[in-house]
Amino acid sequence: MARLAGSNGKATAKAIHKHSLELIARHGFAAVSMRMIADAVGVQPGALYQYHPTKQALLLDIMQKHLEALLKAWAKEKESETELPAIEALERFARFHIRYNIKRPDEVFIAYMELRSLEPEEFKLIEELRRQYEDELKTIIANGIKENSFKVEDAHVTAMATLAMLTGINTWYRTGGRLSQKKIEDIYVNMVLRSVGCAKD
Amino acid sequence: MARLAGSNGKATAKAIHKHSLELIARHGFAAVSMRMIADAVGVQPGALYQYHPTKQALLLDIMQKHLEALLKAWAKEKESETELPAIEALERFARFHIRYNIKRPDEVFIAYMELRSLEPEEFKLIEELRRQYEDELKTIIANGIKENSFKVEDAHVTAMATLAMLTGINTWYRTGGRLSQKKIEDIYVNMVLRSVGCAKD
DNA sequence: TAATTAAATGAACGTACATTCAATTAATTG
DNA sequence: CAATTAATTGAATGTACGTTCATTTAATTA
Repeated sequence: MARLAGSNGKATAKAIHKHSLELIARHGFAAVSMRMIADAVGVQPGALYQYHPTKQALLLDIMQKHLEALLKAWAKEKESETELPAIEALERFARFHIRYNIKRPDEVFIAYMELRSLEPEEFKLIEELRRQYEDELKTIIANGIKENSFKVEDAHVTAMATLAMLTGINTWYRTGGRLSQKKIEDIYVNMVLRSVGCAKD
Repeated sequence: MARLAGSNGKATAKAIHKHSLELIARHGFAAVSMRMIADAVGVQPGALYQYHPTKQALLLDIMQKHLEALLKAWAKEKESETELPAIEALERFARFHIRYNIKRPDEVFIAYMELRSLEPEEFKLIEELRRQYEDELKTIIANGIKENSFKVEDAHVTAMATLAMLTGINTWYRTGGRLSQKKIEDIYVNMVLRSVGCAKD
Protein backbone atom coordinates (compact mmCIF):
# COMPACT_ATOMS: atom_id res chain seq x y z
CA MET A 1 0.00 0.00 0.00
CA ALA A 2 1.36 3.39 -0.98
CA ARG A 3 1.88 6.01 1.71
CA LEU A 4 3.26 9.52 1.63
CA ALA A 5 7.04 9.38 1.29
CA GLY A 6 8.81 10.08 4.55
CA SER A 7 5.61 10.45 6.52
CA ASN A 8 5.38 6.87 7.73
CA GLY A 9 7.63 5.62 10.48
CA LYS A 10 7.93 3.54 13.56
CA ALA A 11 6.52 4.97 16.75
CA THR A 12 9.64 4.43 18.78
CA ALA A 13 9.50 5.83 22.29
CA LYS A 14 12.29 8.21 21.34
CA ALA A 15 10.45 9.64 18.34
CA ILE A 16 7.26 10.11 20.33
CA HIS A 17 9.20 11.85 23.08
CA LYS A 18 10.93 14.19 20.67
CA HIS A 19 7.84 15.27 18.77
CA SER A 20 5.62 15.55 21.85
CA LEU A 21 8.24 17.78 23.42
CA GLU A 22 8.24 20.20 20.52
CA LEU A 23 4.47 20.27 20.10
CA ILE A 24 3.66 20.65 23.79
CA ALA A 25 6.29 23.36 24.27
CA ARG A 26 4.90 25.30 21.31
CA HIS A 27 1.14 24.91 21.84
CA GLY A 28 0.69 23.71 25.40
CA PHE A 29 -0.36 20.27 26.56
CA ALA A 30 -4.12 20.85 26.40
CA ALA A 31 -3.87 22.27 22.89
CA VAL A 32 -1.93 19.31 21.50
CA SER A 33 -3.99 16.31 20.43
CA MET A 34 -2.86 12.72 20.16
CA ARG A 35 -3.63 13.04 16.44
CA MET A 36 -1.15 15.93 16.14
CA ILE A 37 1.55 13.90 17.85
CA ALA A 38 0.77 10.85 15.72
CA ASP A 39 0.96 12.98 12.57
CA ALA A 40 4.34 14.37 13.60
CA VAL A 41 5.70 10.91 14.35
CA GLY A 42 4.19 9.52 11.17
CA VAL A 43 1.82 6.91 12.60
CA GLN A 44 -1.86 6.48 13.43
CA PRO A 45 -3.08 7.76 16.82
CA GLY A 46 -3.70 4.26 18.16
CA ALA A 47 -0.02 3.37 17.81
CA LEU A 48 0.90 5.87 20.53
CA TYR A 49 -0.94 3.76 23.09
CA GLN A 50 1.69 1.03 22.77
CA TYR A 51 4.05 3.36 24.63
CA HIS A 52 1.93 5.39 27.05
CA PRO A 53 -1.45 4.33 28.44
CA THR A 54 -2.86 7.88 28.36
CA LYS A 55 -2.02 11.33 27.09
CA GLN A 56 -1.27 12.40 30.67
CA ALA A 57 1.20 9.56 31.13
CA LEU A 58 3.09 10.90 28.14
CA LEU A 59 3.35 14.33 29.77
CA LEU A 60 4.44 12.86 33.07
CA ASP A 61 7.11 10.85 31.28
CA ILE A 62 8.50 13.99 29.66
CA MET A 63 8.65 15.95 32.90
CA GLN A 64 9.99 13.10 35.00
CA LYS A 65 12.73 12.19 32.54
CA HIS A 66 13.79 15.82 32.33
CA LEU A 67 14.06 16.40 36.06
CA GLU A 68 15.75 13.08 36.72
CA ALA A 69 18.31 13.79 34.01
CA LEU A 70 18.88 17.25 35.47
CA LEU A 71 19.52 15.85 38.94
CA LYS A 72 21.78 13.18 37.55
CA ALA A 73 23.80 15.68 35.53
CA TRP A 74 24.24 17.91 38.56
CA ALA A 75 25.26 14.94 40.71
CA LYS A 76 27.93 14.13 38.15
CA GLU A 77 29.11 17.76 38.02
CA LYS A 78 29.44 17.77 41.80
CA GLU A 79 31.37 14.55 42.10
CA SER A 80 34.56 16.04 40.63
CA GLU A 81 35.34 18.24 43.64
CA THR A 82 33.14 17.69 46.63
CA GLU A 83 34.31 20.31 49.10
CA LEU A 84 34.51 23.60 47.29
CA PRO A 85 34.32 26.94 49.13
CA ALA A 86 30.79 28.31 48.92
CA ILE A 87 31.66 31.06 46.48
CA GLU A 88 33.13 28.60 44.01
CA ALA A 89 30.32 26.14 44.63
CA LEU A 90 27.77 28.83 43.80
CA GLU A 91 29.61 29.79 40.64
CA ARG A 92 29.80 26.15 39.59
CA PHE A 93 26.08 25.69 40.19
CA ALA A 94 25.18 28.85 38.27
CA ARG A 95 27.30 27.89 35.29
CA PHE A 96 25.93 24.36 35.30
CA HIS A 97 22.34 25.56 35.52
CA ILE A 98 22.71 28.05 32.70
CA ARG A 99 24.49 25.61 30.39
CA TYR A 100 22.15 22.72 31.08
CA ASN A 101 18.91 24.65 30.74
CA ILE A 102 19.84 26.84 27.80
CA LYS A 103 20.26 23.66 25.75
CA ARG A 104 16.82 22.31 26.70
CA PRO A 105 14.33 25.16 26.45
CA ASP A 106 11.39 22.90 25.61
CA GLU A 107 11.90 20.59 28.57
CA VAL A 108 12.41 23.47 30.98
CA PHE A 109 9.36 25.29 29.73
CA ILE A 110 7.12 22.23 29.96
CA ALA A 111 8.39 21.18 33.39
CA TYR A 112 7.43 24.56 34.77
CA MET A 113 4.36 25.37 32.68
CA GLU A 114 2.45 22.13 32.63
CA LEU A 115 2.48 21.35 36.33
CA ARG A 116 -1.19 22.26 36.31
CA SER A 117 -1.93 19.59 33.72
CA LEU A 118 -0.87 16.86 36.15
CA GLU A 119 -3.05 14.90 38.53
CA PRO A 120 -2.34 15.54 42.24
CA GLU A 121 -0.30 12.36 42.63
CA GLU A 122 1.81 13.05 39.55
CA PHE A 123 2.19 16.66 40.64
CA LYS A 124 3.61 15.59 43.97
CA LEU A 125 6.13 13.36 42.25
CA ILE A 126 7.39 16.15 39.99
CA GLU A 127 7.40 18.73 42.75
CA GLU A 128 9.54 16.43 44.86
CA LEU A 129 12.14 16.24 42.10
CA ARG A 130 12.09 20.00 41.70
CA ARG A 131 12.46 20.45 45.45
CA GLN A 132 15.50 18.18 45.41
CA TYR A 133 17.15 20.38 42.83
CA GLU A 134 16.26 23.60 44.65
CA ASP A 135 17.71 22.11 47.82
CA GLU A 136 21.08 21.74 46.13
CA LEU A 137 21.26 25.49 45.70
CA LYS A 138 19.78 26.18 49.13
CA THR A 139 22.51 24.05 50.69
CA ILE A 140 25.22 25.93 48.86
CA ILE A 141 23.80 29.25 50.04
CA ALA A 142 23.34 28.01 53.59
CA ASN A 143 26.98 26.89 53.62
CA GLY A 144 28.05 30.30 52.33
CA ILE A 145 26.18 31.91 55.19
CA LYS A 146 27.75 29.59 57.76
CA GLU A 147 31.29 30.23 56.58
CA ASN A 148 30.58 34.00 56.37
CA SER A 149 31.15 34.19 52.64
CA PHE A 150 27.63 35.32 51.80
CA LYS A 151 25.78 38.21 53.37
CA VAL A 152 22.18 37.18 52.89
CA GLU A 153 19.27 37.05 55.28
CA ASP A 154 17.42 33.99 54.06
CA ALA A 155 18.77 30.98 52.19
CA HIS A 156 15.39 29.90 50.83
CA VAL A 157 14.34 33.25 49.39
CA THR A 158 17.82 33.83 48.00
CA ALA A 159 17.77 30.43 46.31
CA MET A 160 14.35 31.08 44.75
CA ALA A 161 15.43 34.49 43.50
CA THR A 162 18.65 33.10 42.06
CA LEU A 163 16.93 30.23 40.28
CA ALA A 164 14.29 32.51 38.78
CA MET A 165 16.98 34.81 37.47
CA LEU A 166 19.04 32.00 35.96
CA THR A 167 16.15 30.07 34.45
CA GLY A 168 14.78 33.31 33.02
CA ILE A 169 17.51 33.29 30.38
CA ASN A 170 15.40 30.83 28.44
CA THR A 171 12.63 33.37 27.93
CA TRP A 172 14.76 35.68 25.83
CA TYR A 173 17.93 33.85 24.76
CA ARG A 174 18.16 32.81 21.12
CA THR A 175 21.22 31.29 19.49
CA GLY A 176 23.03 33.67 17.18
CA GLY A 177 22.04 36.73 19.18
CA ARG A 178 24.06 39.83 19.94
CA LEU A 179 26.04 38.26 22.77
CA SER A 180 27.89 34.96 22.92
CA GLN A 181 26.68 32.30 25.31
CA LYS A 182 29.91 32.61 27.28
CA LYS A 183 29.43 36.36 27.65
CA ILE A 184 25.85 35.94 28.86
CA GLU A 185 26.96 33.27 31.28
CA ASP A 186 29.60 35.58 32.71
CA ILE A 187 27.16 38.44 33.16
CA TYR A 188 24.71 36.24 35.02
CA VAL A 189 27.35 34.61 37.20
CA ASN A 190 28.60 38.06 38.11
CA MET A 191 25.10 39.18 39.07
CA VAL A 192 24.49 36.04 41.12
CA LEU A 193 27.74 36.39 43.06
CA ARG A 194 27.16 40.07 43.70
CA SER A 195 23.57 39.51 44.76
CA VAL A 196 24.72 37.32 47.66
CA GLY A 197 27.27 39.90 48.68
CA CYS A 198 30.50 38.44 47.36
CA ALA A 199 31.56 40.27 44.24
CA LYS A 200 34.58 38.93 42.39
CA ASP A 201 35.80 42.28 41.20
CA MET B 1 -38.97 29.99 35.92
CA ALA B 2 -37.05 28.58 38.88
CA ARG B 3 -33.26 28.44 38.73
CA LEU B 4 -30.64 27.37 41.22
CA ALA B 5 -30.29 30.04 43.89
CA GLY B 6 -27.20 32.16 43.43
CA SER B 7 -26.17 30.51 40.20
CA ASN B 8 -27.96 32.86 37.83
CA GLY B 9 -26.60 36.26 37.15
CA LYS B 10 -25.90 38.90 34.61
CA ALA B 11 -22.97 38.39 32.34
CA THR B 12 -21.41 41.75 33.03
CA ALA B 13 -18.05 42.31 31.40
CA LYS B 14 -16.52 42.55 34.86
CA ALA B 15 -17.90 39.20 36.03
CA ILE B 16 -16.74 37.47 32.86
CA HIS B 17 -13.28 38.99 33.27
CA LYS B 18 -12.98 37.92 36.87
CA HIS B 19 -14.04 34.31 36.38
CA SER B 20 -12.10 33.84 33.15
CA LEU B 21 -9.00 35.08 34.90
CA GLU B 22 -9.27 32.52 37.66
CA LEU B 23 -10.14 29.63 35.40
CA ILE B 24 -7.49 30.35 32.78
CA ALA B 25 -4.79 30.88 35.41
CA ARG B 26 -5.68 27.58 37.07
CA HIS B 27 -6.22 25.33 34.05
CA GLY B 28 -4.71 27.13 31.09
CA PHE B 29 -6.53 28.81 28.22
CA ALA B 30 -6.87 25.74 26.01
CA ALA B 31 -8.22 23.67 28.90
CA VAL B 32 -10.95 26.16 29.80
CA SER B 33 -14.16 25.96 27.79
CA MET B 34 -16.71 28.67 27.22
CA ARG B 35 -19.13 26.42 29.10
CA MET B 36 -16.90 26.44 32.17
CA ILE B 37 -16.71 30.23 32.11
CA ALA B 38 -20.46 30.51 31.58
CA ASP B 39 -21.09 28.17 34.50
CA ALA B 40 -18.83 30.23 36.75
CA VAL B 41 -20.56 33.46 35.76
CA GLY B 42 -23.98 31.86 36.05
CA VAL B 43 -25.24 32.21 32.48
CA GLN B 44 -25.57 30.16 29.32
CA PRO B 45 -22.54 29.97 27.00
CA GLY B 46 -24.21 32.04 24.30
CA ALA B 47 -24.49 35.05 26.60
CA LEU B 48 -20.70 35.41 26.65
CA TYR B 49 -20.72 36.32 22.99
CA GLN B 50 -22.39 39.64 23.76
CA TYR B 51 -19.10 40.74 25.28
CA HIS B 52 -16.36 39.06 23.24
CA PRO B 53 -16.76 37.81 19.66
CA THR B 54 -14.54 34.76 20.24
CA LYS B 55 -12.80 32.89 23.04
CA GLN B 56 -9.48 34.29 21.81
CA ALA B 57 -10.79 37.86 22.03
CA LEU B 58 -11.54 37.22 25.68
CA LEU B 59 -7.96 36.14 26.30
CA LEU B 60 -6.56 39.12 24.42
CA ASP B 61 -8.75 41.42 26.48
CA ILE B 62 -7.41 39.97 29.72
CA MET B 63 -3.77 40.31 28.68
CA GLN B 64 -4.14 43.74 27.13
CA LYS B 65 -6.01 45.22 30.09
CA HIS B 66 -3.40 43.82 32.47
CA LEU B 67 -0.39 45.23 30.65
CA GLU B 68 -2.03 48.59 30.00
CA ALA B 69 -2.95 48.90 33.67
CA LEU B 70 0.61 47.95 34.63
CA LEU B 71 2.09 50.63 32.36
CA LYS B 72 -0.38 53.21 33.64
CA ALA B 73 0.36 52.37 37.27
CA TRP B 74 4.09 52.68 36.67
CA ALA B 75 3.61 55.98 34.83
CA LYS B 76 1.75 57.30 37.83
CA GLU B 77 4.42 56.03 40.23
CA LYS B 78 7.07 57.83 38.20
CA GLU B 79 5.32 61.16 37.98
CA SER B 80 5.91 61.94 41.67
CA GLU B 81 9.65 62.50 41.27
CA THR B 82 10.90 62.51 37.74
CA GLU B 83 14.65 62.88 38.12
CA LEU B 84 15.80 60.43 40.73
CA PRO B 85 19.40 59.18 40.89
CA ALA B 86 19.64 55.79 39.19
CA ILE B 87 20.09 53.87 42.42
CA GLU B 88 16.90 55.26 43.89
CA ALA B 89 15.09 54.91 40.57
CA LEU B 90 16.02 51.23 40.46
CA GLU B 91 14.87 50.69 44.01
CA ARG B 92 11.58 52.43 43.27
CA PHE B 93 11.04 50.30 40.19
CA ALA B 94 11.84 47.07 42.05
CA ARG B 95 9.48 47.88 44.89
CA PHE B 96 6.74 48.91 42.48
CA HIS B 97 7.15 45.76 40.41
CA ILE B 98 7.06 43.45 43.41
CA ARG B 99 4.05 45.13 44.99
CA TYR B 100 2.07 45.38 41.78
CA ASN B 101 2.66 41.83 40.60
CA ILE B 102 2.38 40.06 43.92
CA LYS B 103 -1.20 41.30 44.13
CA ARG B 104 -2.09 40.01 40.65
CA PRO B 105 -0.65 36.50 40.29
CA ASP B 106 -3.35 35.34 37.85
CA GLU B 107 -2.89 38.23 35.45
CA VAL B 108 0.90 37.97 35.56
CA PHE B 109 0.84 34.22 35.00
CA ILE B 110 -1.58 34.46 32.06
CA ALA B 111 0.23 37.37 30.41
CA TYR B 112 3.43 35.33 30.34
CA MET B 113 2.06 31.83 29.86
CA GLU B 114 -0.61 32.28 27.26
CA LEU B 115 1.37 34.25 24.70
CA ARG B 116 1.39 31.09 22.63
CA SER B 117 -2.41 31.02 22.54
CA LEU B 118 -2.51 34.31 20.64
CA GLU B 119 -2.65 34.84 16.90
CA PRO B 120 0.46 36.50 15.42
CA GLU B 121 -1.19 39.92 15.23
CA GLU B 122 -2.45 39.78 18.81
CA PHE B 123 0.92 38.48 19.94
CA LYS B 124 2.66 41.48 18.42
CA LEU B 125 0.33 43.82 20.26
CA ILE B 126 0.97 42.22 23.63
CA GLU B 127 4.71 41.92 23.05
CA GLU B 128 4.86 45.61 22.26
CA LEU B 129 3.27 46.45 25.62
CA ARG B 130 5.66 44.13 27.40
CA ARG B 131 8.60 45.70 25.58
CA GLN B 132 7.48 49.13 26.71
CA TYR B 133 7.56 48.00 30.31
CA GLU B 134 10.93 46.30 29.94
CA ASP B 135 12.27 49.50 28.39
CA GLU B 136 11.41 51.40 31.54
CA LEU B 137 13.84 49.25 33.49
CA LYS B 138 16.41 49.23 30.69
CA THR B 139 16.41 53.02 30.72
CA ILE B 140 16.96 53.13 34.47
CA ILE B 141 19.89 50.75 34.16
CA ALA B 142 21.35 52.59 31.18
CA ASN B 143 21.18 55.83 33.18
CA GLY B 144 22.92 54.14 36.08
CA ILE B 145 25.71 53.08 33.76
CA LYS B 146 26.05 56.57 32.33
CA GLU B 147 26.30 58.23 35.73
CA ASN B 148 28.73 55.54 36.92
CA SER B 149 26.42 54.28 39.65
CA PHE B 150 26.06 50.77 38.23
CA LYS B 151 28.89 48.49 37.23
CA VAL B 152 27.21 46.30 34.65
CA GLU B 153 28.25 45.29 31.17
CA ASP B 154 24.93 45.18 29.38
CA ALA B 155 21.74 47.08 30.17
CA HIS B 156 19.49 44.70 28.25
CA VAL B 157 20.72 41.47 29.79
CA THR B 158 20.76 43.05 33.23
CA ALA B 159 17.17 44.23 32.80
CA MET B 160 16.02 40.78 31.69
CA ALA B 161 17.78 39.10 34.61
CA THR B 162 16.36 41.59 37.09
CA LEU B 163 12.80 41.25 35.79
CA ALA B 164 12.97 37.45 35.87
CA MET B 165 14.17 37.53 39.45
CA LEU B 166 11.48 39.95 40.60
CA THR B 167 8.60 38.35 38.73
CA GLY B 168 9.70 34.96 40.01
CA ILE B 169 8.36 35.83 43.46
CA ASN B 170 4.91 34.90 42.18
CA THR B 171 5.94 31.27 41.65
CA TRP B 172 6.51 30.63 45.34
CA TYR B 173 5.02 33.48 47.38
CA ARG B 174 1.83 32.73 49.31
CA THR B 175 0.15 35.11 51.74
CA GLY B 176 0.59 34.09 55.34
CA GLY B 177 3.96 32.48 54.74
CA ARG B 178 7.04 32.46 56.94
CA LEU B 179 8.18 35.96 55.93
CA SER B 180 6.23 39.21 55.71
CA GLN B 181 5.76 40.82 52.35
CA LYS B 182 7.84 43.79 53.48
CA LYS B 183 10.71 41.48 54.48
CA ILE B 184 10.62 39.66 51.16
CA GLU B 185 10.54 42.96 49.32
CA ASP B 186 13.60 44.14 51.22
CA ILE B 187 15.54 40.98 50.46
CA TYR B 188 14.81 41.22 46.76
CA VAL B 189 15.59 44.94 46.56
CA ASN B 190 18.88 44.26 48.30
CA MET B 191 19.74 41.54 45.81
CA VAL B 192 18.81 43.72 42.85
CA LEU B 193 20.90 46.64 44.04
CA ARG B 194 23.86 44.41 44.78
CA SER B 195 23.59 42.61 41.46
CA VAL B 196 24.17 45.87 39.58
CA GLY B 197 27.17 46.64 41.76
CA CYS B 198 25.76 49.24 44.13
CA ALA B 199 25.16 47.66 47.49
CA LYS B 200 23.48 49.82 50.12
CA ASP B 201 25.27 48.26 53.07
C1' DT C 1 10.88 -21.48 7.36
C1' DA C 2 7.05 -21.84 10.74
C1' DA C 3 5.21 -20.28 14.93
C1' DT C 4 4.79 -16.69 17.99
C1' DT C 5 4.88 -12.20 19.68
C1' DA C 6 4.78 -7.28 19.07
C1' DA C 7 3.42 -3.07 16.65
C1' DA C 8 0.47 -0.45 13.72
C1' DT C 9 -3.69 0.27 11.28
C1' DG C 10 -8.25 2.21 10.25
C1' DA C 11 -12.49 2.75 11.77
C1' DA C 12 -15.44 3.56 15.35
C1' DC C 13 -17.27 5.12 20.23
C1' DG C 14 -19.24 8.56 23.07
C1' DT C 15 -18.18 13.09 24.61
C1' DA C 16 -17.15 17.83 24.60
C1' DC C 17 -15.89 21.72 21.97
C1' DA C 18 -16.72 26.93 19.96
C1' DT C 19 -20.07 29.13 17.94
C1' DT C 20 -24.81 30.39 15.99
C1' DC C 21 -29.59 31.75 16.15
C1' DA C 22 -34.60 32.06 16.54
C1' DA C 23 -37.33 32.80 20.43
C1' DT C 24 -37.92 34.74 24.91
C1' DT C 25 -37.19 37.76 28.69
C1' DA C 26 -35.47 42.02 30.74
C1' DA C 27 -34.24 46.85 30.54
C1' DT C 28 -34.60 51.26 28.64
C1' DT C 29 -36.79 54.98 26.54
C1' DG C 30 -40.52 58.20 24.78
C1' DC D 1 -47.55 52.43 30.07
C1' DA D 2 -46.23 51.23 25.22
C1' DA D 3 -42.58 50.77 22.07
C1' DT D 4 -38.12 49.69 21.35
C1' DT D 5 -33.75 47.97 22.22
C1' DA D 6 -30.64 44.91 24.56
C1' DA D 7 -29.49 40.69 26.94
C1' DT D 8 -30.23 35.85 27.68
C1' DT D 9 -31.87 31.43 26.78
C1' DG D 10 -31.99 26.66 25.03
C1' DA D 11 -31.26 24.00 21.43
C1' DA D 12 -28.69 22.86 17.57
C1' DT D 13 -24.54 22.72 14.10
C1' DG D 14 -20.48 20.62 12.61
C1' DT D 15 -15.96 19.45 14.27
C1' DA D 16 -12.42 17.47 17.01
C1' DC D 17 -11.23 15.04 21.05
C1' DG D 18 -9.06 10.68 23.86
C1' DT D 19 -9.37 6.14 23.68
C1' DT D 20 -10.62 1.31 22.11
C1' DC D 21 -10.33 -2.76 19.30
C1' DA D 22 -10.64 -6.32 15.77
C1' DT D 23 -7.71 -6.93 12.09
C1' DT D 24 -3.54 -6.63 9.47
C1' DT D 25 1.40 -6.18 9.10
C1' DA D 26 6.11 -6.52 10.89
C1' DA D 27 9.63 -8.46 13.87
C1' DT D 28 11.39 -12.02 16.65
C1' DT D 29 12.19 -16.60 17.98
C1' DA D 30 12.45 -21.73 17.51
